[in-house]
Amino acid sequence: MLTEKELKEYSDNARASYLPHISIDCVVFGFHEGMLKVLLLHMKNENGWYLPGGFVLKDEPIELSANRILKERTGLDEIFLQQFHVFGDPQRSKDHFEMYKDMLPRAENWFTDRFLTIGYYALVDFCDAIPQPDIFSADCIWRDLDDLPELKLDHALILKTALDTLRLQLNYQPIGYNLMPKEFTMPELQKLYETILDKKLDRRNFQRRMLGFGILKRSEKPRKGGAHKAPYLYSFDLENYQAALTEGFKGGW
Amino acid sequence: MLTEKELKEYSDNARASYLPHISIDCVVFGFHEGMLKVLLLHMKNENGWYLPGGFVLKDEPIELSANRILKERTGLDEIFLQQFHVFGDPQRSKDHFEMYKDMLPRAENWFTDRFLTIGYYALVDFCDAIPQPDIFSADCIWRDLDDLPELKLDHALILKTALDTLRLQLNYQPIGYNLMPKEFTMPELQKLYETILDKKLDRRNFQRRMLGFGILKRSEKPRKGGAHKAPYLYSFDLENYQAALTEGFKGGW
DNA sequence: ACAAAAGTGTTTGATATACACCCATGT
DNA sequence: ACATGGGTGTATATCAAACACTTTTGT
Repeated sequence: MLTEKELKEYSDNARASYLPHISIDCVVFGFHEGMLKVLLLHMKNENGWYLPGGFVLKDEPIELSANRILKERTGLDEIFLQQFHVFGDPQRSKDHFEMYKDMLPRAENWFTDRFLTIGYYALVDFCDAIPQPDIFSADCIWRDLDDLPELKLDHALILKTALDTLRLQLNYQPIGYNLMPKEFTMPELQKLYETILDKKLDRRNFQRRMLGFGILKRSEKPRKGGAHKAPYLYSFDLENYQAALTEGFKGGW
Repeated sequence: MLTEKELKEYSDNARASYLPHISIDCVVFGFHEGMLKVLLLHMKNENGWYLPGGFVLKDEPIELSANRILKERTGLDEIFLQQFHVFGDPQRSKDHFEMYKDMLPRAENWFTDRFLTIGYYALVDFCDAIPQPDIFSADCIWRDLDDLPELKLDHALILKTALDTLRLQLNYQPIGYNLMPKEFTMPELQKLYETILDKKLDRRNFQRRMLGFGILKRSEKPRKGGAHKAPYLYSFDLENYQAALTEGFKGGW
């Protein structure tokens, strides 16, 4: 539980270090055992959950802020982070006004100012990320996307928007590099797509299409040990992957 | 030419009214005589040009801010405005620091603070818009996209990003409602697409595809008076158009 | 031997591209 | 009459969807 004194201290520190009225919220997607997960924080002194977020240092490029926040929460660095929307409704943080209203006068509490938040989403390998709570939180854990708890503020909207954006991106950008382990099988990659899109895809057509993008390299050795026929292992061809990221897939016109 | 006194006054007013460190810049595209135009401002006391921009009132939703700014610059209201990116490099406004450095101390000049800017783009009917300069500007005029003057700050980057976004959107969203007059011919609409994409399209295939989207209504009467065969007039089917805006065109997966 | 996972086709329909022809109108 | 802009149609290639068969491996 946060004391008034601590809150005041955090508030003063934040005011001194960060740009006012601007925050960053990260929707960190992970993938594990066929389930899409998202990283959520649970506050010490209340019930709801939050997306991991943070603020922009007074002289810090926002892309760095987003990366810093992601790193602080997952230990991961150099991850594809996609800015997707700014949420700027003045009413979006009224939960906060309520929550802190008896602790510290509004004027003294930096955190109850109005904030615009810049939404970023990240796709990370579930296994590499080590969730770390921040100073306000009791927990930082992966939650299943289809079993979400109640989210505070407008974080449900932010999450939904991120997911919609991700699904759109899927149509003209490669996805998976940060979500999959170094090597993976085609069915595993397919499972990722199916999970994100929440629909079944045809095994054979998926494979053909995926290979057609030219962003995969097939390893010599198939995965051994498993039951049934041994699947081939693939990894992303980083060069082509990056190119596809910038250029996109299907032209259209 | 802006006097120091005026600047101080504007600065103090702005500080009192707007959120600090946050601005909005609008890339307003218009279409006229087969040319894509963009609305630019020319400052009184310097050479470069700017995108029309503004600030967010302390209690104003950012979508309203963008609309307000657009309205102040063009007189147009209820226009499709698309938020497309936040530009948050701390160095992005160093032009401003230079420009004002001899006029007013940094601490007193609100406009030389660091600003993140939220980029919006709008597509408007060239004929309906009446360019209005703001208090800092001598001129607000349409400039041809392929004959751009030097842009200040990072506004060239913002403009380029807007154009890239627009071209991407073209692949899965209808475009044109705000750029075209109420009624237009198919060749006219095609010209718009060709101009945005900067490439020639096949007349017949364009028509088939466009009609396939089901967002156009054909008027009874063809356009009379012109030379050669009278073309049909079309208008957008607003209902389907809106639906296509939210749902997008070609599914992908 | 067989069930289940995975690799590799083939057939079919839709969609895009390229191209040809016809119609109307002012000079 | 003819050049030009504009409407409509058709053959072809390309791609996506649906579906079948074969191979491997643990039980």
